[in-house]
Amino acid sequence: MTTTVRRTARQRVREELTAEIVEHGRAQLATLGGAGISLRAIARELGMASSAVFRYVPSRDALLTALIIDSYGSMADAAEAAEDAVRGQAPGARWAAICHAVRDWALAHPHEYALIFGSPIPGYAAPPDTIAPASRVPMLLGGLLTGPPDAPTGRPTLAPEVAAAIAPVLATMPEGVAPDLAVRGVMAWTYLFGAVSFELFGHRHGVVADPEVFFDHEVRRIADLLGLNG
Amino acid sequence: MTTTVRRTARQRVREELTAEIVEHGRAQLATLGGAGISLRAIARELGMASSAVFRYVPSRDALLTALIIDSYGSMADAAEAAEDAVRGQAPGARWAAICHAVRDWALAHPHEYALIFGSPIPGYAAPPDTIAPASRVPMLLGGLLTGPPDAPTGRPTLAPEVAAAIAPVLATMPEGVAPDLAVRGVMAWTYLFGAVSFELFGHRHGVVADPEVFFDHEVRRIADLLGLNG
DNA sequence: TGTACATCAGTGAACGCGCGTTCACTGATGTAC
DNA sequence: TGTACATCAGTGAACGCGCGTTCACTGATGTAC
Repeated sequence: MTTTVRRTARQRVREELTAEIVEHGRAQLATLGGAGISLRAIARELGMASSAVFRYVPSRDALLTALIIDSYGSMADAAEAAEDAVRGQAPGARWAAICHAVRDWALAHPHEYALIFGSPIPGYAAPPDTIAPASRVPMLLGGLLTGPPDAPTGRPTLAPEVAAAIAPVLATMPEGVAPDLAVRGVMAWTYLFGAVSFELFGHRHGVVADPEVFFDHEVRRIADLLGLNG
Repeated sequence: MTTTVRRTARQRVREELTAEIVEHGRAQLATLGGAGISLRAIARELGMASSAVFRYVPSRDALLTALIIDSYGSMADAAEAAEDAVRGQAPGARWAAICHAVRDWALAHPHEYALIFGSPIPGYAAPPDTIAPASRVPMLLGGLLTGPPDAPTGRPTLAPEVAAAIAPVLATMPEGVAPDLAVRGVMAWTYLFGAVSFELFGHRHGVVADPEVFFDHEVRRIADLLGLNG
């Protein structure tokens, strides 16, 4: 007992410093972007030798992984909170709330967004730890998929090879979810990601005058089209 | 006359070397990604002093700009060639051809794609020269928009603030194009970009088993939903 | 055609900067008896 | 409670590497008369 407490005393300092290192990494990410994250700079800011950082973080890539997981979590927190606020409302309203939450989060955290949804970092391979946090927003969207098995799109039956193509995501959903529902979920998620990335990465300059108004219109329209309104 | 020929003789060598520098930059982009492009490395490969490169290229950013313009052009060439091959067919078929061409090009040139559609490069601002080449594929898509002014989406009339929001892109289109048509065009382009980026940036691992089959399904379905089939 | 001069290509050294990671070592903290 | 030992934090120097850009200078090519 006593030994455990003493051990955790030391360990607590260790955890605090580790958290401080990640915190400074996050600040660098926010101001300079992913490429600007430097272990030496963090050491400087913490007033320690550059080599000391390696007592807490095994490598730069490990720090990147921590920040990626953090970013996914931060975005998912925002999305879940937004959906909580409109719980009980129609799926279409919840969908719009989630979309706006994701967009708002992305605008407030552009470099974090770019880190998780932008170009892959050369030489960096995301470890499996990132999968769970990355799935939270898609899962949230999946929760909206309670409509009829076939949407009123003029394509009532799904070709078997398409059903086979989406088998992986269908396997992560509750038993009995119609394949077409899964397709529409993936398409909704794809559209949301496309719209936010387009705006954030500058491809809507000279295209759209009021990004927020247009975003609201497009996501609602996509919900209509994909039959996400129940 | 004679003097002009002599001048162009020297200038020709200059143009050849400049092209060679850009060519090596393109090769670095293809293998290492945008961050891996190094003027010093190019100089080494060409067997010249690192300072000599600056006789041909004013700065690293200028080389990046050249490569960005090149990449847009290369993608647009592929898309236009694919549309040429199905000229005369229904808009839906031409849309699918363009989509597959863009995806195929992106898969064959992942770093070029990431350079133009991925995370913005910190500290780099794309000059106006990139606008025209960047517009070619959207323009090509715009050519498909010959459907009825209001699509059968249950939202026949466009809210005035939405119409105002898309005024910029509408201004680039022929006089008399219905605002709703422009909205659907932007949405189609957004979806295409979202689907290709999602696959390329690794967000469809564990989601879709056969990306090509799913891609074909989703783009055709989007065309149906957005009324791109005339 | 020949000569004087201007233009340009290319060099090599230098400036100033940064990075991740390793390793032998010191000194403090925690542990076991 | 005190002592011997083990564990860990942190240091400082070093390795090996890279980059963009400037600048004074040499030598070749082109130009004008």
